Amino acid sequence: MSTKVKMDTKERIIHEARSLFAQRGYNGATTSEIARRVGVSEAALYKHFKSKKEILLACITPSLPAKPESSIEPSARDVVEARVELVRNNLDSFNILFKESLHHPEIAQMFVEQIYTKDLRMEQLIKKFRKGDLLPQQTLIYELGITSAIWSILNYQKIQGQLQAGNPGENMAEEMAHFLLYGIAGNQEEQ
Amino acid sequence: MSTKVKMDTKERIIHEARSLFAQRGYNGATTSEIARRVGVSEAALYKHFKSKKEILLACITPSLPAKPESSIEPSARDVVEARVELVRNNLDSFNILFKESLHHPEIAQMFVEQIYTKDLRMEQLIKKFRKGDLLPQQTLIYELGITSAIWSILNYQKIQGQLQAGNPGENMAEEMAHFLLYGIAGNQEEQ
DNA sequence: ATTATCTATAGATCTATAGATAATGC
DNA sequence: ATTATCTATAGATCTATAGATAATGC
Repeated sequence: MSTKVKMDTKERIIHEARSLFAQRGYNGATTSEIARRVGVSEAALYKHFKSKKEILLACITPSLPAKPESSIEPSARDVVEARVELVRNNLDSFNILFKESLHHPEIAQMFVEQIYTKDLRMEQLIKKFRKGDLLPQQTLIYELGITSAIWSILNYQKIQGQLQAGNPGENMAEEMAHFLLYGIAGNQEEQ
Repeated sequence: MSTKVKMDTKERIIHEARSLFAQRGYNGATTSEIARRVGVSEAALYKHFKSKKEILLACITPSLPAKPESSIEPSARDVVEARVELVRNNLDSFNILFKESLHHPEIAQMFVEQIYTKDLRMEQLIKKFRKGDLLPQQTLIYELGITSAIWSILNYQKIQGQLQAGNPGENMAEEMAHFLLYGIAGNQEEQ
């Protein structure tokens, strides 16, 4: 109850900037528009941050939940669903990571840090199924592939949802999880 | 032998713009820089295109090979490898598609057209493995997931290749194909 | 006294166009 | 004559800062 309800200006800047950078990209989002949305002058932005780029970097926070490595053997479905939820709940951050990594080396660095070796359960899972030892590089390829597939499908759903006001596909998560778990070749255990 | 060796100006504009939009994004690429790379004035750009946005749209060409639906049953590995080659050979176009879809509805439209129902062999393959009839929507999810996984891994390799001058991973394609075919759960036929 | 904010603006772009000049096809 | 291109520039931003004013903590 003693936590502050009202966000301070710096937090509000980061929040609005994250949303705007995700929506329009770094160069498409202007400091003027950020200031307008926060409800302060542009000059106020530059008292909290040295530059526009510094605002961008502040938008990527280490949002991955520090899940303790469970002693229970991780269920593949749970791991995939957790990653789906993670991307869904931080879609703005992931949009920035995917789109700006190619332009800003700092973002590329953060991207790798966000995706790699944070979810120990996924690493555990991948190791369990793939015979032989995986190189760290190979584990990263898996995590990257899974995360980007989830990311682009969620974005697609979002756009579709805006165009046609249908249900945004509750069972899409199910379908996606199946694909990521068993691939194109499908679930062999059903055969 | 009678084909023109020299590209005309319009083609050269599209070529340089595609590369620059892929590298810097739509707003990060300037008409001034495009003109400089082509070796003409900015005014010349606007004789060939009405606006900067029209140049962007011209950069996305229907690059998918119109592979005839083979009578032979498609091999899963071949289909995946064909998609890897497609994305690799048109990485600039795919960068634009993935990054600008969220900002420009026209690009979003092209994105879906590029990915969906072009490779009939992939559709055939997916249908074969997944029991029951797939909704068109579901097929799209698969194609989207596969393509985006390939896209982001290829980009990651490219960035890594620039940083550390190692080999860009010949066997990564192998690894990727395995993941997309059999998912995290791995190749059951080996067990 | 110090911190947070505002007004006003410099200086650097960026897109797009008007009007002039060079190159080309008949 | 027509097509392709250039020079020069209008007009609209965009980032960032200088200096003034309001709010806050002691």
